[in-house]
Amino acid sequence: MTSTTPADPGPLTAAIPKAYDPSETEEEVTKRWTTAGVFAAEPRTGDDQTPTYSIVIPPPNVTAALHLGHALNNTLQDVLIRYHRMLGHRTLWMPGTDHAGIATQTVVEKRLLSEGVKRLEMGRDAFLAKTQDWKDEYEAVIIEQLLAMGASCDWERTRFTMDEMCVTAVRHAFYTLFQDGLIYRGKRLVNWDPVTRTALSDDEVEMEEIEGHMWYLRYPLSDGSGHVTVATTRPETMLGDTAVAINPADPRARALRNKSVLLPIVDRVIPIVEDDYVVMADPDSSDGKAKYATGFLKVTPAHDPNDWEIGLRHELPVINVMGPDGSISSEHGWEDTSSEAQEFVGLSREEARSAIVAWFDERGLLEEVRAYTHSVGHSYRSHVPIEPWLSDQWYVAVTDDRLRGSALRAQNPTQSPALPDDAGHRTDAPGDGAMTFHPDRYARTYHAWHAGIRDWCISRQLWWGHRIPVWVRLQPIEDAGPEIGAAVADAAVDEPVFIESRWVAAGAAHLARKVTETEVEEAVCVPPGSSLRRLDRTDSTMDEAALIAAIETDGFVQDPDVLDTWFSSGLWPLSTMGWPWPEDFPETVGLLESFNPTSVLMTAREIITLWVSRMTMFNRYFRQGQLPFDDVFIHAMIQDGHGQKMSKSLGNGVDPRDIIHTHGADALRFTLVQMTTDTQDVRMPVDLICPHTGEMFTPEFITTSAGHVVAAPTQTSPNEPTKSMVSAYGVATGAVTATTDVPLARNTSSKFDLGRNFANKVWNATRFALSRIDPGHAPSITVDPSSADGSTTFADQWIIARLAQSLGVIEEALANYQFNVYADTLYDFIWRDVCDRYLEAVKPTIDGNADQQAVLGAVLDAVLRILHPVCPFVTEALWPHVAAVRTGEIVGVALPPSELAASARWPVVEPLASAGLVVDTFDRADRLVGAIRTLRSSRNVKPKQRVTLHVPASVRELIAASDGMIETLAGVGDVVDFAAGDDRPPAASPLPFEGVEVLVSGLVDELDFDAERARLQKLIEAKATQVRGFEQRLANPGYVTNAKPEVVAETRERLETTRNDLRAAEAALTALTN
RNA sequence: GGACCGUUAGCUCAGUUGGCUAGAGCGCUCGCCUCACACGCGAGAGGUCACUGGUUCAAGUCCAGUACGGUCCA
Repeated sequence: MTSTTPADPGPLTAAIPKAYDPSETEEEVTKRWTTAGVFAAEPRTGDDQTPTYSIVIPPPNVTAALHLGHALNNTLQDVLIRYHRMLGHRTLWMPGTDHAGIATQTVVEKRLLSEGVKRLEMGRDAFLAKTQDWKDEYEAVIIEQLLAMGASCDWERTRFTMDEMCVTAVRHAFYTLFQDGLIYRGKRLVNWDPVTRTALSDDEVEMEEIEGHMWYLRYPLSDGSGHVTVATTRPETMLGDTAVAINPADPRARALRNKSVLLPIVDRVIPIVEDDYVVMADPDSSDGKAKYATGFLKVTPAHDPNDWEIGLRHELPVINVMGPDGSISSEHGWEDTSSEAQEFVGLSREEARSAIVAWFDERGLLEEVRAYTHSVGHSYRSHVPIEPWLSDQWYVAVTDDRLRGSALRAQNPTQSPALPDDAGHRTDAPGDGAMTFHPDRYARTYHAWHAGIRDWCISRQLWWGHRIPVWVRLQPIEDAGPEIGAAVADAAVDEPVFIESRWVAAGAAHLARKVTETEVEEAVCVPPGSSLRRLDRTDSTMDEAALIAAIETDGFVQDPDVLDTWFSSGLWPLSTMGWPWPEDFPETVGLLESFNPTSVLMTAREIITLWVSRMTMFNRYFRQGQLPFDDVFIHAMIQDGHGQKMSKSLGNGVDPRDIIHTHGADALRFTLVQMTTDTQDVRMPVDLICPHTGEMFTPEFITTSAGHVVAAPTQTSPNEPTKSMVSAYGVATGAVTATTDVPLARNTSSKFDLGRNFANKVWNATRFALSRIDPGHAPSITVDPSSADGSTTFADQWIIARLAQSLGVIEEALANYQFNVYADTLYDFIWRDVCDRYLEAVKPTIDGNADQQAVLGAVLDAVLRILHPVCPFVTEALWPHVAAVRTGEIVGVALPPSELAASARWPVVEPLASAGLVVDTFDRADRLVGAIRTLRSSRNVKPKQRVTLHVPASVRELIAASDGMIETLAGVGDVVDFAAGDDRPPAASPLPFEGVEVLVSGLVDELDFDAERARLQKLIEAKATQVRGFEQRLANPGYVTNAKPEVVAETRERLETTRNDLRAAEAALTALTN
């Protein structure tokens, strides 16, 4: 060891400011990554067996900027991606965005409407151009946000669900499913949104509690012998009634058998049918339905899903009395319109409701009206009540075993309930039983959803989306030609039949079905050109355009609808990797083989059904059973400070850029990771930043009529009462607009101080190291911490032992998605161990100790590496500085050099053989340090003042073993021997420690005997209570016989040491009193 | 109506198979501008683990129920 003068804080050190300023480093660090191209994924080639790791981003909707929920989602993905990249895996994080059909169309339409432009007036092409602009704008915002957060996606591969690659996948998937009989068109009741005029899938319908009414309407029997009373919440639908139903068990049923009623207004004679579905009247029932029921149910198959089922059972006619806008209409299947009924045609459903109730009331046919609270489906987009409406829609037969059964069989059998009888058995086939949920309770959510699944309505009456690749022709059977006629001759109405036509010879798929007994509808599905070229077809003269032109010439018209957004999202893990024809997009060659199945899908739980299920079905169907992902990790949902879901309409969503602005990206990330446990929800109280003064304040809250607690639209500056600002809630509701004088207040939250302070701590620990390591000092040194030659200090051995321990905990935590354990372990190791203990302990020795400088450099290097996945910016910024002061090698600690932290290898640390003893010794020493510090603090001893320790032999050994650490950390000057019988030094405070007495002198000039005695008395009482507790436990025979032997032994040991402590304290008190 | 989650310090949250004196961060109190960091250092106070009952030698932890809050599904 050569001695050196303290390192001169050279230019490098001087250049590092005292506090970490994220805004100055983040952009520059991002550039370093981009320039180096470290995020680019390289698929495996040849017989390369390097492990792979891949994630496809849940593509954010291009409707709006990302909020904290996205920040959480993407941070967790980035942690895993960066970690596996450091492990040396071939790593792909696929970025992209979702066109979000209905959601985007709605926001664009709203924006246009505010400018006075209507979608229908501007036309399809112009509207799509506007929507494309919107998409471009928000896609750019989203990518900017992800970059600002440090997401290490392979940006060169950024996809969009409507780009060329995804279009090909959608077209090919649709064609394949169509060809395989898994896509069909049918007249069904759909969830109709009369405002956006589109069908919605079941998942897009939100149930809301409505305080409405139950109307009791009298329907006269057609033989004039009386009437029946039906109860309904939707009187307007009575125009389409085609029966009245009664439960066969109802005592009145026999008398009414084979009778009919004359439907008022319409004068339609409709039968009384008997059906088990009907709830019998029971005024005393606790069940709302029975309580309000009359026992008679009006049956409207065209306007109620349950009535539809009843209609099927009793072969009732289906009469649709509404148009697509929800108004009463006689043009959509209602033919027996009486002149009386004509009065109601054209009314909106709300107007019709009042008018019909009034009509019944005027004629004495309204028996009663009662208040009634019930759930009503609402459109998740327009928020108006859904109208069950009969229309032609396209469906995917997800109830088919090839989809539903396959999705169920994918589940890891150890965490899902038994497969339903109709779902077959798991086999050795790829993917079966291989999909695992974390936390595992979500496996049941997934399972339960598939148990009750219905066919998936995929057509949407929108413009923004993937156009349905089907051309349709409807005509009388006799006009359709002999082949079609023959093909459908024996088929039932609505039963699809595949046709072998010239379109099929040219590569299309061709279906026909009778719509009625006399009309046939043909549908021709055209695959994308790239698939067409590869087909083995008998007529290969036509390319895609020619084929479509020919079909259209023959009178076919392309379906105007687009596909449900989730159809393209469901293909995301496939389409982004170039499926089905990667060779057409050369950059995607090899991706599927290397990276699908992806390693994990990270998402919030609300999307398990919508998305996870469909990706599983599609990926397995199109890739021979292969799963889209092995694991599904469901993370928490971030709520606001009042336990409310963050939503656009409440304006309580927080833009991650606001947090990055006040705290930095690393602080954002670290805090989010630190709060990720396996619970469902986390609360995030949010404050505002006054745009006038820059100070943080808690906004004034108001309660909305719906009971939500939100920031008042206008807020007053806390210290400038004349100035005001608007809240995001105010802007979201349109109550206020931000102006120059009254600007929008940005959000912040003191929750993120945790991460900001931590990043700053790392920054300063590094600054310390840079000022104390002399890089020219023995650069080729080799330090062996396991060597007993005294070349490494106790502190050095201990910190390496702790590094190894922490690494083990972190690796296990990340393997099990325990993100908070990862963050907490980092925090403890870096702050408590490295900074509070290690750095403090080495201060007196490091300047002259080249070995210690090498250890410190290595520890800092390792810290940057293990912290990098969660705090990539500060670690990358410090990386070159730490690399510059690395000297020598530490035996057993592998930290290979790297240009960038982002491409560095994860540390490998071999555990020291003596680690257990070293850590034990440290813990004992640390307890002694703590006891001395407490004593010092209670006497107000200045930090610089040294105290003298008088110790018995056992403590002398501990002090020697810990190599000066106790003296440094506790501010101890001299240590002198002291045995039980020795004369007591003057003004020395007794300190019972490990059952022996230690004396501390030099604290004060004069001892306050009363205070000393009181302190000891308190300690004695505490120890005595503990001793009694242990004694009682051991006196209990049940404990001694039943508890695990090691637990009992531990209790005995603890009793022993506590007794010794008690004795030592009592002896000290006696000595003090004499 | 069904399912799931939560209720632990003033606040936000940890607490793996039941077993040391129930932990952290913030806030609070006291003392420190101790030559990396006041976004800091040292010390401390603060909890009937929502409630009721049960299982057990032993319950924050397991079981049953209640209350309140939240989410998803119908």
